[in-house]
Amino acid sequence: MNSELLLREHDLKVTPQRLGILSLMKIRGHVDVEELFLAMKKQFASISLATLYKNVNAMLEKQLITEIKAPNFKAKYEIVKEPHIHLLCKECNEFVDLDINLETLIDDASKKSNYQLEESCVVLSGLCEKCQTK
Amino acid sequence: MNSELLLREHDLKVTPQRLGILSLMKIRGHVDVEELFLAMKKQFASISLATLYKNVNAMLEKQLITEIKAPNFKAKYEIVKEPHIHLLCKECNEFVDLDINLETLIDDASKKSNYQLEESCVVLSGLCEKCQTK
DNA sequence: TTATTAAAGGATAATAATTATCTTTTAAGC
DNA sequence: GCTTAAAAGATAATTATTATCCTTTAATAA
Repeated sequence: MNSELLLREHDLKVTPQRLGILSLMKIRGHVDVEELFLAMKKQFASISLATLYKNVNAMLEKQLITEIKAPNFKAKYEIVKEPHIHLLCKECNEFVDLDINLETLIDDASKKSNYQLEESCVVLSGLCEKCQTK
Repeated sequence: MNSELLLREHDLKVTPQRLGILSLMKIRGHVDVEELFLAMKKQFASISLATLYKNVNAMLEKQLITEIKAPNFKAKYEIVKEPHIHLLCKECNEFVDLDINLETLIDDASKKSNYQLEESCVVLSGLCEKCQTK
């Protein structure tokens, strides 16, 4: 989906900086604030870290993006999609998404616990295919 | 399991501070460093925050405890057990464990992705039974 | 278009969380 | 009881994040 529309639908003003952030997230998938800062500086020489934090927080509040936190890693952000699994390779430090449907798991958990569950943060970590053979 | 043995088995020196930390984790389940600090000060008036951070890190390295990170929360720690689900209530901010076996999920994820998976951090959040009716 | 205005951006200070450093104390093995 | 390496405690340093304040800009309506 077009980033401009995405912003408008979430009641966020369209700015070049925000379009840049979304574009990076679309290309890279999972990004942290520092990565974002370094990449954004190439397009917006004078961008401030504060702007990135403010925008990330605004997009989180409007549920346009989600935060993924995992042991030993800085918070990562990605554009919202269906509940899914994040795979993390401890060797190359890459995050990727795995599209296994988590509905069943969430439903089971909900029934067993009587919780009304809304969000998931599922990170499985280990070694990716490449790093296993090193 | 007895905390003294637990420490020895993980090649960690037995100290009163460490026994205190484990005791608190056993009683409370999920704790963060600040909680730990406040609670420990009652037993060890002069305990230093640095001691807590150092011990938590040492126990993490030796895999005696694990770290649970979730959006909007400070890192929580608990004694290692089988892979399981953490439920988080956004209203009362309580973490609890749910014993649903995650083996199948992890195996599926492993097969689909060819990752060699070792660790899981699974947090589902929403409203607990009590907080739904408020 | 242009004028208006609330919101966003940028610079930087302040705060919070965590790690590093150094000295003193203590657990573990002889 | 000694000895010694590791742990504790105090505190400085670092890192991550938020707050503040002033300037600039996107959205809207004349």
